[in-house]
Amino acid sequence: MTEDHKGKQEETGKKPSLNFIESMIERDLKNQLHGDKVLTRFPPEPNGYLHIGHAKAISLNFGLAQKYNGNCNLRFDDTNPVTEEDEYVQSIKEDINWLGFKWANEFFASDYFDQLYAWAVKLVEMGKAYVDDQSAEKISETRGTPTRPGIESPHRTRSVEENLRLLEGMKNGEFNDGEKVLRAKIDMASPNMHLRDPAMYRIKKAPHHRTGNKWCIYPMYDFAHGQSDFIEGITHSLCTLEFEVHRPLYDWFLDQILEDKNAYRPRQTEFARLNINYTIMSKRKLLELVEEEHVTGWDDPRMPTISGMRRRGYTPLSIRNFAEKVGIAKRNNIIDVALLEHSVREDLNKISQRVFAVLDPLKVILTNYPENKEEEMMAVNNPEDENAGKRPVMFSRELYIEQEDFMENPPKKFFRLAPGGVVRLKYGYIIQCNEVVKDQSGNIKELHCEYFPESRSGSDTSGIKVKGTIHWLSAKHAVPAELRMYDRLFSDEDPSGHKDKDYREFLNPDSLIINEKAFVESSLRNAKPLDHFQFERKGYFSADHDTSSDKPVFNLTVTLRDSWAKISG
RNA sequence: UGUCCUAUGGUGUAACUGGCAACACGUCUGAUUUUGGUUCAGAAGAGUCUAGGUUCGAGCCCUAGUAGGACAACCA
Repeated sequence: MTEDHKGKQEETGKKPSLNFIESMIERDLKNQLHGDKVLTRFPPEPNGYLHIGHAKAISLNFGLAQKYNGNCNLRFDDTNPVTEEDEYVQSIKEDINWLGFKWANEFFASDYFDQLYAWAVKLVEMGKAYVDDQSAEKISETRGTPTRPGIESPHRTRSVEENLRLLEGMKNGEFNDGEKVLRAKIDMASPNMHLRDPAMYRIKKAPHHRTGNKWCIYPMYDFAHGQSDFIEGITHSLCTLEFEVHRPLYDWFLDQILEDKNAYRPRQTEFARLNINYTIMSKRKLLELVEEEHVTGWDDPRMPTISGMRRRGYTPLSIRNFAEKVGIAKRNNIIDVALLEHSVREDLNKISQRVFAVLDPLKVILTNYPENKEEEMMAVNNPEDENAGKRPVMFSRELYIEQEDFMENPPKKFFRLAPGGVVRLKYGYIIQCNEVVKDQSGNIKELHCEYFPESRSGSDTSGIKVKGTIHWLSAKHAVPAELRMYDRLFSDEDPSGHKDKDYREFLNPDSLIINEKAFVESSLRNAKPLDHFQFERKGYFSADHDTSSDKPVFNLTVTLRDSWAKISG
């Protein structure tokens, strides 16, 4: 190594550590397996909304393409018309776009139906596929078990001519659903169940969201995926671990179809899917939550869907950073939600506008403050961003502070307001609590305090020392708002990990608490849906699409870290 | 009574076979702070599932075991 190189390496710090897929790609690039080409693909089935697990796969596939100067295709795996809908393809495209990725081409497996059918005919001609008349149940029975070989179908030895005729008949709608199925002729005794004459085509007399009524037979995933990769020239076909046992079949179909065994072929590589504690990632279960109305829809802010997280106030960057942080490996994992929350806070801290909001109001009357006086206090919009500027916040005689910022009998380490104590109103004055006014039942109704005129923020000559600073709102100027306070949807770390219990049993009854007694700064009347704010000392909130100037509505994205909560329990 | 995959601090990911293991999250100290936020400084926490083997030398290679996961839709 030259001095030059050494210097460069020292400048850039440590060698970047690669995950096993990056190592493979770099090895392939070095061996010029596909020249300098890197082409990946993200292949969602349009039968549901994308979730955070997909975000990991998206970041991987698109990220790899970016890193290695390649491209990534978006390919909808639409081989099962009964579960797939155009609504889903639209939402998927919107979500990927929102995450900030651009696909090189938009394809559909259904684009390849003609070619796939031609290949099926070819396999029949080669004697590698046959039409089976057995029912799905019968085929299932005769498939054997992982430890016991299957039994060959009586139709396995049909002549090529008959198979060809039958396949043609299937395609032409001469048979009903389930009456016939095209099977690959491989090995009923294979220890790999997927090689025991797997189905290639089944009859489904259902309209397809793109091909309409053109077809009544549809290829199975296994007969479509590898060939689709091949057609597009995909170099690295990445999928999750459960497809590992499908890889021999992926390769088998390619082996039959490829003329030149040494020519280009795509290769499947599997990585571990994302799991996060306190959440579920199964599309089927997420669909159930929507259909059974445990949530308000796919974009309910409690859902781990991209659209739900967007509405909750997550940013694209925070999700991409999260996907980066969880890493790529083959080991099953359960990521702590704390990492996700850290990722949003990290981004939101940098970009979000600070505002005052009082979630649980307690009235404070400044007895020595003139009745009709109002002042504009200048508040910093974002201490992390000098260019964010300042804004005026109205101050007056009657204020709201947080209920929890006052305690009649405070513990030792309580730095906020208490009888006879002082506290700084941020950007305002220091006040002292002189009287606690209660109603008949003994509940605290309001606080009578005095303010120190010479303690005004920025020109404080009072010399008074305070231990705490709290936020506040002028009662006269505060705007009532609806705050949707979200908590985790499930109360169990692994809701679907209990054999004897349904995941629904762990739904958290307090996952949404609507706060309608809160007040916010009047500037928030103008908040636009998806705008991000930090309600100082409370948390990050995002305006919901239900928000209006009459009634601002915000979703809690995530609370601020709260070390006081740890101390106070 | 099968095949395949995996096994590193609480969690997740690293470590180009060769300095009793690094980074992030989390946890705990302390400092700063007109957000009990942020930031900063620091600490605790694993001897790399077990047993053998190869080697001068193994978290990395081999064998066996153990544990976890995947596979028996005409789903993807």
